[in-house]
Amino acid sequence: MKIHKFKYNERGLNRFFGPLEAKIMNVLWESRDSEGSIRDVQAKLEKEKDLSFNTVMTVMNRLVDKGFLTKRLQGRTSLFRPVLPKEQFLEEQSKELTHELMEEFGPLVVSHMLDELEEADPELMKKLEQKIKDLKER
Amino acid sequence: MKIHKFKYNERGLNRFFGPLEAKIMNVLWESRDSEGSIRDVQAKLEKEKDLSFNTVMTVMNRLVDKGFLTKRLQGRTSLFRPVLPKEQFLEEQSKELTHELMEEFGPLVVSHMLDELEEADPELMKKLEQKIKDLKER
DNA sequence: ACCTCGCACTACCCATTGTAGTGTATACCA
DNA sequence: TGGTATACACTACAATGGGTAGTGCGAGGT
Repeated sequence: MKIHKFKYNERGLNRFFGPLEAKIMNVLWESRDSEGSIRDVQAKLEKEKDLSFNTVMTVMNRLVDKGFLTKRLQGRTSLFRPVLPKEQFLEEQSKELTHELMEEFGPLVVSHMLDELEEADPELMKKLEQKIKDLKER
Repeated sequence: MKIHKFKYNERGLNRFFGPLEAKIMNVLWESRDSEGSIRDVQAKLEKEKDLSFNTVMTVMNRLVDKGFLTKRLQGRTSLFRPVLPKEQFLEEQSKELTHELMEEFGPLVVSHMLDELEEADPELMKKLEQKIKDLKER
């Protein structure tokens, strides 16, 4: 399944997921081999906040249903793993979002982006110029 | 109040509003003087679909609560008007969204945007060059 | 005095997300 | 052999956002 909304008012993964979903994704992404059981995840989350095993399980299974995690059995415990590594997930989301934005607003977005760059990142501006030059040559 | 999500899977105003909300905003924005009563809006919507007066009223009042419409009394009927004209609303949303995107993803977004431009729009490329020139002069 | 219109208030449905109880199968241990 | 713990499924419930509408009240005209 796909992400279907981007939240203005949140930060990071919370822009794409519910708060608990986001924490769970993050625990898995940050964990040694990007794989973990419900117990594992619960244990790591417990440092901030007590959560029932079942709560964590329900949300993790929903993440599987939504296509963000896969589940495999090892013995009698299920191991969960993100379908995409974090980098790739964010890469894809930013791409998709940029695409939608360009489709919806085109020039407006380009101009806003340049305004942003101007203030924020003259370095990037240079790269941008370069890229434009490259493009022009073809 | 503020928009708080942008929906990937919708188009136009439906990216920001629920479907009925979007239709209502649109009716008002497209109407002669950007103002209308519940009855007016209901009448225009009725061409597609029958809706109870109360349904339309509820959603319009919610839009007032959310800060997208204002309401004023004329005699005993209320007239509703978008707080911002459509152009400005879209301008602001695209700006805000671009800002959030840049904040969240920075360079990634710029690069995605360039990829988009490359495929899509020589017209935009020109504007972009121009804009860069302008910026460079300051 | 009554009827209609416009509006407020309230309620209900559905989907999403966080939360967790209850039930069931397995497995381990005394 | 039977009790206890583990892992999981199934189900439920609350809160929120959005679509839908019923009921009821007040103000105007007749």
